[in-house]
Amino acid sequence: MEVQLQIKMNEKLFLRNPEQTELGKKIIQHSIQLIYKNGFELFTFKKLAEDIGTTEAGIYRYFENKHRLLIYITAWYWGWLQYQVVFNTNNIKDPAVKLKKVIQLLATSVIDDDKTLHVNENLLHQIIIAEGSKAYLTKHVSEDNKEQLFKPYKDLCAVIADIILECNPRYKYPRSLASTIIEMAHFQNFFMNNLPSLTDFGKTKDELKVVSFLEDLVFSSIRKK
Amino acid sequence: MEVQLQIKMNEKLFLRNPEQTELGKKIIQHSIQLIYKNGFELFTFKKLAEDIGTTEAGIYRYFENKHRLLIYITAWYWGWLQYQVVFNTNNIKDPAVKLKKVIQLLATSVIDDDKTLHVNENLLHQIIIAEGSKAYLTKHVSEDNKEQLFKPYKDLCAVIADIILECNPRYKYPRSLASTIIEMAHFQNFFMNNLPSLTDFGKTKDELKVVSFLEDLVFSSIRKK
DNA sequence: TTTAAATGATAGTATTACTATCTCGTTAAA
DNA sequence: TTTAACGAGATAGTAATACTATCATTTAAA
Repeated sequence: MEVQLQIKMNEKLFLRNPEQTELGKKIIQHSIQLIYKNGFELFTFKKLAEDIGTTEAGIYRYFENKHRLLIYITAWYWGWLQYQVVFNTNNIKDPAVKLKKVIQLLATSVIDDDKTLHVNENLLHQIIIAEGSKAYLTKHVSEDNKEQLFKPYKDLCAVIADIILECNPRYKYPRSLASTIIEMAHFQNFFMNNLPSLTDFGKTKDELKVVSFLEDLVFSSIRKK
Repeated sequence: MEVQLQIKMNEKLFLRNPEQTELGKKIIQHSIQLIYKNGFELFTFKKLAEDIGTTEAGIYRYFENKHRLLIYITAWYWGWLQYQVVFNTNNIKDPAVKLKKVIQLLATSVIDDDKTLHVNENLLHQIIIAEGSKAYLTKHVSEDNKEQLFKPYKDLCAVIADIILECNPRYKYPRSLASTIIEMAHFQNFFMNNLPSLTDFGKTKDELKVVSFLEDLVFSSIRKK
């Protein structure tokens, strides 16, 4: 049986839905490759168009600008990750085991998911680590937020916060702890590989140590009294 | 008695030392104001030059490009903050009290320091919250890091890690916890004000709650067992 | 088969991110 | 006292970026 996975995206993120056309899917596919390769600052619609073999104007029919495209692919990632979380924690009763699963999903590399042909989740994960925060670290966050552009991130945060509360209903900071887990899963990975002295894993560069650190951090916070 | 504070900066950060000339100081002063006002993306040397009343070419004599200028002002901030930490924790014996002081310095607003006339530390603190990570989230982090451009950040992280070890010499992740404190002090503040549902402080928008969250997080981690 | 939607091709503009050069006024060493 | 070095102002120019607009052509749905 072949299953195809579609993440439903907020309509305000694009001008024309990239999931629905060949060119649209190529835009997503190639922008992931290009941003992964050159970083978001050096990424332009001109380069993307050349890479695909279309024209700049063609890309602008799908996305208003490159920042919207970045929000789109990060939103896609958070949507996909929430699916992974729900799928992988299904039937697990112990909330602590669930939470460990979540940390592992956030902090370790991802295998390319065959259910989504035009998206390479492994590259996407790397992009989120290095470029993810640029999606919201802008002067227009609040307006973007009003348009619900960050809903997938916030939904994921809420799901994790709920698991935290299952572990300890009296814990006072479930949402802040959830966003801390998400951000630190990525930042500690980035630091480990690029600014190693900001972490304790510079020598081995082992993702599993980030997992151990986060588990230690999270469970000592929510378990005490 | 009047004391003037000078932060010694890495020579590779600039082409000409901005601390040593009038124009240089104006560049720092006005770039802080402009980045605060418009955000880093919309900040250009042209606008800066107009704001100061000089020419674009004049700015380029001091800084290679706007990204280097961002690294400069963030590096300046971390240098200044380390001075604040050392100054404010001097004579405190109890490492836990020290650590609380550090969290407070990181997570709460800053009063403009009269010892540095051309730098408004309060605005700078806001800039670090919203733009700070852009200094290192680039494809050329590693090269920049080899030139020691991030030393002040790493030094501060090391100072905090040492205080953590004073609290509990057997704690396994002092550096990662230190960078987590630094980053989360800023991100939780940003989230609280711009994406409130990612935190538990959206209603009150009270910095002191970020402090409480961080204290709870940190001390439950290092104190357990 | 018609017709609308999607794409391709081309052109053009304002702004950004620089580089280069020449002048002029200060200052500080010869 | 001269002179040269330095900081700064003024002007010019270029390649790339971030778009917008228009028109022709192909493709796919009604």
